[in-house]
Amino acid sequence: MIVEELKKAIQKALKTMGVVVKEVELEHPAELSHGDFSSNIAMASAKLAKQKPRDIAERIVAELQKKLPTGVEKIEVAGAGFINFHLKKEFFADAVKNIDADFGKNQNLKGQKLIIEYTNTNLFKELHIGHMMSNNVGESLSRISEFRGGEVKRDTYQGDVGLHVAKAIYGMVELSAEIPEDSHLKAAFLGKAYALGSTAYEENKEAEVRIKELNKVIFEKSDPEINKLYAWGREVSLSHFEELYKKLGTKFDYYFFETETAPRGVAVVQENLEKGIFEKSDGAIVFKGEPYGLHTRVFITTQGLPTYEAKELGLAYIKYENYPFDRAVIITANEQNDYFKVVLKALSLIDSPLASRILHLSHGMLRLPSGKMGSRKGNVITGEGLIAQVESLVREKIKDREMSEAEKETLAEIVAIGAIKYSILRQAIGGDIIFDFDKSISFEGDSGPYLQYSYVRAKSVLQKAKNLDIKPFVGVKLLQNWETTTLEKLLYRFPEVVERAGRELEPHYVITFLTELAGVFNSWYANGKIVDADDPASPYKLALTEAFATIMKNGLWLVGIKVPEKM
RNA sequence: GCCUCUGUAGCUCAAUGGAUAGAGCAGUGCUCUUCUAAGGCAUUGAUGUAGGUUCGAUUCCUACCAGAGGCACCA
Repeated sequence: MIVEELKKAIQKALKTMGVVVKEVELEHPAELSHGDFSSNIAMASAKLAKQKPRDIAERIVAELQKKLPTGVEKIEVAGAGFINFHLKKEFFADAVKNIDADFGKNQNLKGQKLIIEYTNTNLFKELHIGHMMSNNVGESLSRISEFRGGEVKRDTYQGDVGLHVAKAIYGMVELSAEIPEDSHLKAAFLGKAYALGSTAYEENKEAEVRIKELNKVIFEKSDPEINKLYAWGREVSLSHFEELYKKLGTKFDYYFFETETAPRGVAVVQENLEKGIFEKSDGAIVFKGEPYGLHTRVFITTQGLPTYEAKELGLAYIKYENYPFDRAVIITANEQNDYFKVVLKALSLIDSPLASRILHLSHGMLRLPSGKMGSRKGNVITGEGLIAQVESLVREKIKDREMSEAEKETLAEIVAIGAIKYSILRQAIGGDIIFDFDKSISFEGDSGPYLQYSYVRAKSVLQKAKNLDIKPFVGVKLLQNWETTTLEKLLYRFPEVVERAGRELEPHYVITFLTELAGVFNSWYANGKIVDADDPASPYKLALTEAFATIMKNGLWLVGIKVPEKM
């Protein structure tokens, strides 16, 4: 790697000046005109060397000039003492040659077993846009981890018992005359039943009592009629979610449910009650977090029921027994941050090795310009509704295109999902997303469709070349009058971006890079012809176009966005 | 009250402690006999406040101000 060579060369040059440094940093300057790589070593070692940064830089450069490292065109000193390396066009051409379908992959997670948990929904309730955030982040991190050579399993942990279920079943009983046969209407019916139960619970004392009873009945499976309704609703929920997962491009390897984790959680807590990790307090079993700077949380209620905390402990064990992971990542909204700190602290006292393998990662909350989303306020954006709404916008846009209806349907879905995922994954995952439909779902400028469109254009160029029988080719002769383009200066960096996104668990690095790359490509595209039988550089331009398309496809895959062939 | 997170352009977001703080949207003005105008080109505009650390701070530390989230039997 050229980076390592340059670092060594700098260290060697410093050594001739009597300065020994352990680490030399090399980065891409923000400004492309400042070169392809830059080192701040002169500033960093100024104190040690007792010289002015610029003087050190000059001397290092003089030393390096004696024999320019391979691939380097020129070296300059700039600013406060930056050493800037400009690379030769042959370096970029070589890099382009290596861009194939596997470009961006590495083996840094080879042998690592990872399990990533996301989209944790509650059965009998809607999958809303908060779950979509979790899904997009989790799916992207899964794919990035796969690109880094890890063995990745996806899991989702779903709430299949609890008050929300009782509310839905209360509603189902009330609306039992309306239970639909048509499978398309079932999910909507369930939503209606939940809304009814939820409202009744708050507004009607009798309903509240009844729902609490139902909750117990459901838990104990004591009423055959209720069991039937439960089984029906559970099935409807699961298959409805499955449809959405499919649309979103997720296929889970494991589905965990609270009905499984609850008994296990109780067992774990009971065992560790004797060891003094948990203690009784006001009839409940709690974990005292205060000695660790955390707060106390209830794990088993006064009624002897496990809370989410206890269930989470059970889940950790069940998960590990299903798949002995090196690293488990749990993705939730950041409102659960403190809660997870307590649970993981408790687990670390029970089973330190297991706890150390689990990482809680949180994404921000979705907020509407009008405030927080909530089912009580009736402003919940469901995943299904959002996708449908965006799809219809796309359909409107493409209605006059020369395509079959089936093609339009496929395209509408690809573009709609692309637009939504882009709007969620474009920013660092920790921050809240202010979601304004008209502004957030964009087809222009920095957007999913912008990236898809630039890919389609590239493919279109390649198709035209194919028709004219001009083939992409990288050859020294083609480069004689060639001036390195900005496009080339970015293409080869893709693997670094993937690695960084994986290491820092930040998919938005991929999006940011792709957006910059697409901008550069589009600008280059508009600047002159790529396919031109009279242009000797045309085969090289085609090679760049092909490389761009490959990277765009791979990069978009990493963030879960599909590429259309036409649009 | 305590704990955590976040304050960057009119709006939505970028910026591994580095160079002149980048984009997009919105506004304004150009640009389709060409390979898809969901595009390209040009242009206006910003680091909450006050200190500190550092050769260098949007980034690290302290205080304050503002917003969000959490703080015992919901998840």
